[in-house]
Amino acid sequence: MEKKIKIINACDTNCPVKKSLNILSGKWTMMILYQINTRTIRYGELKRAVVGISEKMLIQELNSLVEHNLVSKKAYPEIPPRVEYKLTELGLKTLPIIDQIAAFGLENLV
Amino acid sequence: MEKKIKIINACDTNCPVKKSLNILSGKWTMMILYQINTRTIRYGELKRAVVGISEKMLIQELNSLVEHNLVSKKAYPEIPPRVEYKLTELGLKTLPIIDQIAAFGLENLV
DNA sequence: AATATTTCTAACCATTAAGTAAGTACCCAA
DNA sequence: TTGGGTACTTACTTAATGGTTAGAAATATT
Repeated sequence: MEKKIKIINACDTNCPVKKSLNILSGKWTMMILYQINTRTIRYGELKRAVVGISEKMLIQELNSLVEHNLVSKKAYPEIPPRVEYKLTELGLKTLPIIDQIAAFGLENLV
Repeated sequence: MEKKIKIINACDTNCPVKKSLNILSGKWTMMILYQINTRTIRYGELKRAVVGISEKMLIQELNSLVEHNLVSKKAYPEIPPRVEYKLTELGLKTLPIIDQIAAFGLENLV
């Protein structure tokens, strides 16, 4: 049998929850990750998927996600432009979080 | 074999992720839930556990969590006052989310 | 009579996040 | 030459969040 001791550390700067939230908090962040999910998606598509987000916020969020290495971006030198986004290996690792959040909402919230 | 089709709906007002985040987003919210966890904890204890939070924010968050029925509060009519907080049944259901967030931070973030 | 304890409130200010609206760039098609 | 399509960018405004300080309440202790 496995011995499982739950030690709760104080939430200082090393708190793993705090470190994750530094990257993942924000009104739109997780919804964008949720929408990208396992697919490759163009900017315009994503904009339609995340209902209500402004162009400014979407790009701002995407840039931040790319910076944090959760999302990768590929721009094709075409006219009109085409830019594709998808989750990186690290970004894919956030999906279990988002699945839990979705499940919680689905099961418990009106 | 299980047939698993992943349908991704647009994130409008009915999006379960959005509904969950309405309650759970915020700089301190999840860290407070993380600290309360499965224990019963006094206000002062919690304040020490969530390093860096101000009294105003802590009470504001706790009130909001009580309002949303994630946390229950029991005040003893003593002097000096003693108030205990713990997660409700609904609040306990957020722990899987927070465990995922903690695990993500632990495994992937410096 | 002054001080400590604990939880919580209120007023005020600073900072940050988010929203709005307009504009840019490039080429193609009409 | 006007307009359409796509992916941004910029400047500005407003809303949300967070921080600071002071204080209240009631009793026990010094």
